[in-house]
Amino acid sequence: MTITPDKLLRLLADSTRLRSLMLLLRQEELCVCELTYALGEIQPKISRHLASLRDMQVVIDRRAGQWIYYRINPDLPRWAFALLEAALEGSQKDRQYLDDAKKLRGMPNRPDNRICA
Amino acid sequence: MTITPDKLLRLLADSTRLRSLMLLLRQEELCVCELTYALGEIQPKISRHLASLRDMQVVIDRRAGQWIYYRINPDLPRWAFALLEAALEGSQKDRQYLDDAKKLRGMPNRPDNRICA
DNA sequence: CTATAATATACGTCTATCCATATATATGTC
DNA sequence: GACATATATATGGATAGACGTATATTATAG
Repeated sequence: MTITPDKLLRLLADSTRLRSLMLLLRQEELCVCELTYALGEIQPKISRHLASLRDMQVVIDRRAGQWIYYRINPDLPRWAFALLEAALEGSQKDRQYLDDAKKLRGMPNRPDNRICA
Repeated sequence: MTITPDKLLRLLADSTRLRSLMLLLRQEELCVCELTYALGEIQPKISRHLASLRDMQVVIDRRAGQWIYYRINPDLPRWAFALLEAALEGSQKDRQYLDDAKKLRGMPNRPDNRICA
C-alpha cells in the first residue's frame, strides 16, 4: 500500500514536518542534528516528526555511525513528488523557508564535514 | 497577501475540505447542496468547511437566487493549482474520490437543471 | 567498561479544531 | 404576510495530535 493524498496532506499540515521536507527536497539527505539546527527546534521534537514521516514511508532513514540520515523516499508516487515540489515553489518567497535554508548552509561542523575531515 | 503553502496545506488536511476541492477542481462550480449530496454529509458541516476555505480565499462564492455557488479562486498562485492538481492525480485511484464524483453525477434535480427546466 | 554524543520513545498535559444541534438569515412562492 | 428552501453561524462538548520533559537506546572514544 502506497501513500494516499489525504494521508500525505495530513502529514504536511504540521509546520515542523513541512519545513523538514522542504529542506530534504533539495538536500538529498540530512541527519537529525542538521534539521534540529536548521529549524531551531529541540531534538525530540524533530525525531518525533521524522518518525511519523517514516511510519508513512514519506521518508526513509539509514544509520551511519551515530547519525541517522533521512531522505525523501525515492519510491514515492509521481503525484506526491509533484505535490511536494509545488509546495516548495510556493515556499520560495517564504521567510520561514529561506531562513531555514540559510541556517542550514551556515551550520558549523556538519556531520559529513566532520567525517571527511 | 496571497495564501502560503502552510496555510493551504492546513486546509487540505481535513477530508471534507479536500474532497470538496477535488470535486471543484473539475466541476467549475458547485452549490452547497450539491456538495452536501455528493459527500453525504450534513449541510452545516459542508457550509462550515466552505467558509474556512473562503476565509483563506481558496474558493470564492456567488449567490444565484437561494443557492450559493462555490468555485476555486482563479487567482490562486500557480503553485497552488499545481499542488491541487497533484492531489487530484493521486486521488484518481481513491475509492472515496471516485464515489464522491459518481454520487455527484447521479444527483437528481441538480439546481442548474431545475433552473434550466 | 565507563563516558559522551546522537537519536528515539514514553508520558501526561494542553490546545486547536472538528463535530452535531440549534438557530439565524436570505430568497422565492403563495 | 406566512411558509418553505438554501445557506450560514453560534455554542458547547469531544478528541486528535502537538508539546516539553524525562528516559531509553545505540554507537564511538578512551
